[in-house]
Amino acid sequence: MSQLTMIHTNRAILTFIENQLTEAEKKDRVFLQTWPAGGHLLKQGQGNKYVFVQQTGLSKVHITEDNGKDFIVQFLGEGELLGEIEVIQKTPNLTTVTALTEVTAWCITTDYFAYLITHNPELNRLLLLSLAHRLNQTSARASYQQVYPAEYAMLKLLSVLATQQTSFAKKDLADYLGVSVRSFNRSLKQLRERSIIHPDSFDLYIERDVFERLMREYGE
Amino acid sequence: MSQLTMIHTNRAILTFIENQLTEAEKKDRVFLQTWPAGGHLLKQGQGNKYVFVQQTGLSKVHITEDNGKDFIVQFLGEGELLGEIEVIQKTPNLTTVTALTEVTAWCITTDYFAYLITHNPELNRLLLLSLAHRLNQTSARASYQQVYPAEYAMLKLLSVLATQQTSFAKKDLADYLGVSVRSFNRSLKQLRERSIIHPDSFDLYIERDVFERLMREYGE
DNA sequence: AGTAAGCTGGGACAAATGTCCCGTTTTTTC
DNA sequence: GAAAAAACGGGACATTTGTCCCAGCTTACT
Repeated sequence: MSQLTMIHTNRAILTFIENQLTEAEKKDRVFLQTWPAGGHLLKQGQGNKYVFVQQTGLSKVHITEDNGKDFIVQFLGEGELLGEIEVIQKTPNLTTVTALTEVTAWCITTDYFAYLITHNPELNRLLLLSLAHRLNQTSARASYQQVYPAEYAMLKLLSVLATQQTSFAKKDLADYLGVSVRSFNRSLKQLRERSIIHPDSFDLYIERDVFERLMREYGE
Repeated sequence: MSQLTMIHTNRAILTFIENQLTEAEKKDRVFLQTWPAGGHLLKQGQGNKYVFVQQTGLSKVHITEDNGKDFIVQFLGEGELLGEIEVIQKTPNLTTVTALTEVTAWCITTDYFAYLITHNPELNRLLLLSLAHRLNQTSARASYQQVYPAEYAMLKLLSVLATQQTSFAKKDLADYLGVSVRSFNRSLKQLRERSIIHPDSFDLYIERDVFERLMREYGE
């Protein structure tokens, strides 16, 4: 299986936007914009005028269901593309994208983006790759979050978090796992009691080899 | 939100394969093959030599986790494409595809498919649409299956099933919802007791208006 | 500094879901 | 058409997860 990534990044697309387009091509069709933490790049149910390529910062892609609960589809980091699905399908946004830190992103008008993907083979290829990758990630995650108890998914998450410098709000991590914050805390406590994670370390952390062993236990 | 589809179909791609390619183009690169119910079109972890376009029959795309449990990513019907993600990404299969009824599918060598998507704008467009659509569906489903209790997801499933003539094995429906067969049965029983579904009808069935009302109740 | 707002951690209980199991029914196979 | 295999339905119980709630702690604002 391909590596699980919690924060999706895409250097190739960022490089393309920054280096493959001339100033003349960008004109007023491609420009930078900044959102403060908490700002919305896209809103569920609305149409959007731009496709974005995140340059810096961290954001979350989430769906708010009718009962008010949130599900986090993924976290986006450097270079990731957003809003392109709606352009391809010509549908309103399925998701909301909210900045978690200050976010700077390239904005590309939907018209120009639509033009680019049909006329620029390189971007077309990068887009196909990005979609394929995200489809795999989404399926793989949906699968193990359904199939394993929450604690297992949490361990996976923690092992990924350990490689991250960023700190997340508990609520966001819980939403990502599709459990309540209470359950999230409960699992954390149990992991602490079983000395699997370090209560004293700066933040949640799990040793690589401990993680591997536990995964094997679940799999047996 | 776009309409939930339980069985993915794609007439456009099937039409493309059947009508847009000449016999000379097909040669030994595009041909029909048939699998009996239970046969595997793709196997998780393996590489594949062909991309398939299902012509007739019903199949399931599923992931078997290390603990032996299955998660069904989607059901495929007429025209749906499979195996293309692996070709785009050049990775082994993430999923297994198993025929539920007898399945007939066009087989396209991976080389030729890779050629087509870079040289045929029409197929390229259909592919982008298909990927975008499935990404939306997968995200939307992962979201509500995590966010709502199983019974809600089940109602959604039943309302879709009602439009289907095909009959599914309980195990497959349970795997699709990510619950045990026992839980599935329990929920069914409760729905029957609450007279929401008809115990006597040929199969599971739910009235459209009853469904709408229940959805509203969950959302409140 | 001082109050309000919002995280955080966890107790107590309720509800949902899983596991194990067994008897019945349906389907397959020879 | 009988035997074997698979699917079905549900009881009893264990485990997991959610809901409600409250008290302590941090952060933001004035």
